[in-house]
Amino acid sequence: MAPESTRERILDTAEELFAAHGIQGTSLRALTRRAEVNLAAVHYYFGSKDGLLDAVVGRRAEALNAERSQDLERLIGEASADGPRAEAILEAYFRPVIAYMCEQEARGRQATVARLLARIEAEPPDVLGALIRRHFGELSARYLEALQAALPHLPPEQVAERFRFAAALLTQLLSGNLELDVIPGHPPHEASVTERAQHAIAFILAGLRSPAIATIALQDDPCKRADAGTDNPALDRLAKRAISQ
Amino acid sequence: MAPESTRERILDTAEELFAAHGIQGTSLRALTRRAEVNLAAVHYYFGSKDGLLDAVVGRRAEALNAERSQDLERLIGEASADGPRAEAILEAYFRPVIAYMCEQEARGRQATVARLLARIEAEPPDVLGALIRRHFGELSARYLEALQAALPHLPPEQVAERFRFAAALLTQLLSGNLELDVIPGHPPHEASVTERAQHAIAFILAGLRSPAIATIALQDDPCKRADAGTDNPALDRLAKRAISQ
DNA sequence: TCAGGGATCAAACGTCCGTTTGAAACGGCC
DNA sequence: GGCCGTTTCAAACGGACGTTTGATCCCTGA
Repeated sequence: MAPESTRERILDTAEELFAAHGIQGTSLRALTRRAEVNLAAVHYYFGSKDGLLDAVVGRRAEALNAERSQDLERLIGEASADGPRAEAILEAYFRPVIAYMCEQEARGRQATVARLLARIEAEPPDVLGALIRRHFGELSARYLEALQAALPHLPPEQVAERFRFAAALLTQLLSGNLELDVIPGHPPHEASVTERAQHAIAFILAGLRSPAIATIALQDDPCKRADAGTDNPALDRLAKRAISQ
Repeated sequence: MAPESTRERILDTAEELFAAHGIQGTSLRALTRRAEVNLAAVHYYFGSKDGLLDAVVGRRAEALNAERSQDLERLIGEASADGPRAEAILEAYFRPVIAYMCEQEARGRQATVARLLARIEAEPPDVLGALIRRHFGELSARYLEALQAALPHLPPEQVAERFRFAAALLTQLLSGNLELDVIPGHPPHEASVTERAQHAIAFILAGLRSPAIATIALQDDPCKRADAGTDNPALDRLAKRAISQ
């Protein structure tokens, strides 16, 4: 309704199309046609397609990071000397993204950022790594450190690893891939964004909280053995030991 | 060393390049150049690029499904009348993929299938959904049903949802994205495939086992409210309730 | 020996890509 | 009004894409 600027129309449309068809799957021609903008405008404002991608991610990341940063500060301020609890940290990490999705869903629009983030995960590792690090690295580190403080009985590296699991699952949750009906006879349960997030948070929290895993002597590791064979009973034993509580 | 057939060379190279650069990011020209095969051979053998993708996935899916199917049958046969335990089922679901990655890693090669599966996740939903359903749907249903039997205290839909979480996490684990160094000051812990898989299994199992989540009245759901606003205390309460154990 | 069919090949098809160009339109300020 | 910097525009650039074609090779079976 409000006449958006050309720059914003490009960003909005790029976000939508990148999310829907991937970055490589979105041509600037289709993008500018849909945005009702001249083709050359993309290069005028963003220099290149890569520059556009960075701007699209950056715009959302800035808002998201501001909210997350504020939430984390508040948590730390309100908490006891031990620092905030793990579930509070995790919830603060999820909340801004979920809230945004709620908002978009309430307006009947696709939650595009979310899918976009998942699409980015599929970019070549160099592009992906640089992009994520630049836009989300610093704040992720602060959240991770808060989590490590909240879970002092776990080795920090294991908290870090599990935090990565959590972030990966959040990404998948946002991507919409979890809502695809791929298991015949078991269609995904219809639920609101909040419900789905709830369930994911509960799932992740249980994983975060689970007892530490003892490091296993590497000579048992079938990956390190010279004769990595066909059927591998050692791996079975190994995995069984890993999941014994 | 053994002179591979043209068809196989195409499949191998496609698997490798699709995994490394995505499907859209891989041109048939680059593919056939690397495979030292004529450009037209792709269409001769597979009809189209999509046909090639299907064949690439199908070749691995067939082997993987055979192993998984056999493992599941053996589990069911060995188990008591109650059926196999959840961790055994989960382990059987992971084992063939992990074993393949071990094998590839031992040979110093990239575990390409793995990354490929993750790349596929980034395809447009229609293509993705059809592909996954065709190649992995039936067996996933059998695993899910075994899991539901092993976790009778949980509502089947929640087991299904958590099974989706597990599969999503396995995909991410395989994609290699979890090994990217994106959190400054907290580089990922170097570990073998087996170790990483171990940790993921433990994480997932804790989530699978966690108590059921009570369904919450929808009128509390901020997503359903007419005035989905900016800052949302109801969401906070909701999420907090979800993660209270 | 030679026909025949699967396999391979170079070349071209039309289309779309990201990017660049240079000129036209716009808007505020002297 | 005349100017200048910003923004918009149509058109074209060279190149890469997926796909198709028709000729050529090679090998087997009669």
